[in-house]
Amino acid sequence: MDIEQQVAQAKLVCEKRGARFTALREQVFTLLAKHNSAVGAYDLLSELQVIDSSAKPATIYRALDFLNQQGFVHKIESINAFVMCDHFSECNHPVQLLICDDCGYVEEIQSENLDLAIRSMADASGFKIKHQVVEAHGYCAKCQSDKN
Amino acid sequence: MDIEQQVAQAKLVCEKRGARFTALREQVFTLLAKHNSAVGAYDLLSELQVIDSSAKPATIYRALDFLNQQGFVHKIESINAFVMCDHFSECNHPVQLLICDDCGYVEEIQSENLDLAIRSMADASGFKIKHQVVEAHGYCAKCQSDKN
DNA sequence: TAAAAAATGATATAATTTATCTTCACGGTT
DNA sequence: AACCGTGAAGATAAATTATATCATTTTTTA
Ligand SMILES: [Zn+2]
Ligand SMILES: [Zn+2]
Ligand SMILES: [Zn+2]
Ligand SMILES: [Zn+2]
Repeated sequence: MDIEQQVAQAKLVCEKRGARFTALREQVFTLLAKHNSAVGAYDLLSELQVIDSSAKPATIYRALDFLNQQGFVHKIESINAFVMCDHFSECNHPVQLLICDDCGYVEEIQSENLDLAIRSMADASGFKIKHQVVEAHGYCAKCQSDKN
Repeated sequence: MDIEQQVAQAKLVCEKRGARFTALREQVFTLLAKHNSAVGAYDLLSELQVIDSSAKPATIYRALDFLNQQGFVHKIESINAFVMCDHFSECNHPVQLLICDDCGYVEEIQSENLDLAIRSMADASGFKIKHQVVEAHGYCAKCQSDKN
């Protein structure tokens, strides 16, 4: 899916939900979509300031907060960075990421077994899960072969 | 296991490894052991300053870094806090946590299935995992029953 | 159109973490 | 015991990440 399609899809989803996909939010969405890896809020801010020189930290954090709430982007807690969601039309899915510590590439996976394994452990303790953070760090296939 | 036993165990492990369980590190270890929940670095710093008024942020972060490297404590990435490991003698285990967003209680679980599920997904992508972050947020059994 | 709600702008500040350089303490060696 | 190298801790500063607050503008609703 190219960026224009992603934008169109996001607009559609927002319309359905009565959420406002404003120009600013679209700009941040697009900037993030141009990366295929994790990006820090301040890196994104620098990019945004090229378009909108008045942008401040709060500007980017507010936009990211909205995009995150809508499920369009995910925050990667272990590296304080953000990444586009692979499949944001399927709302509220558990977020499971493979993060390359060498090149920064992020792969979003979907393992029902993984989700079930967590939930079954939680059930056993009477714990009710609201949100999961699953972030595996290591090296992607490309970076491993590069080392040869 | 009470705190003194934990300290004794940590000393033993360090001795085996040739790592230095210094007075400062023991103090921070003990402070953390007194909590059964997640604690922020600055909260811990405040507690340390009662004993050692010259303690600074770097003091606590260095101690935590050491304790983390030794596997005695875990950093909770999603809330910037630290927690004692349940079973630090079994070194290098994958860290899997249930975190109560109400009372801050942290339960460390050990699910082989969970670990396998992540690894099998990684294998399928040729991704080599070095470190996992698994943090499930929600409400513990106690906090759920308190709401009745 | 008027009022209410939501988003953005502007400014400041808080919270978290790391860097750097110096000094000190410990272990092994001569 | 004196010397030396390494790692730990002290001191200071700064970088990075994130939020609070209040004014202004835009959008929605009535
Ligand atoms: Zn996703
Ligand atoms: Zn890579
Ligand atoms: Zn553990
Ligand atoms: Zn609780």
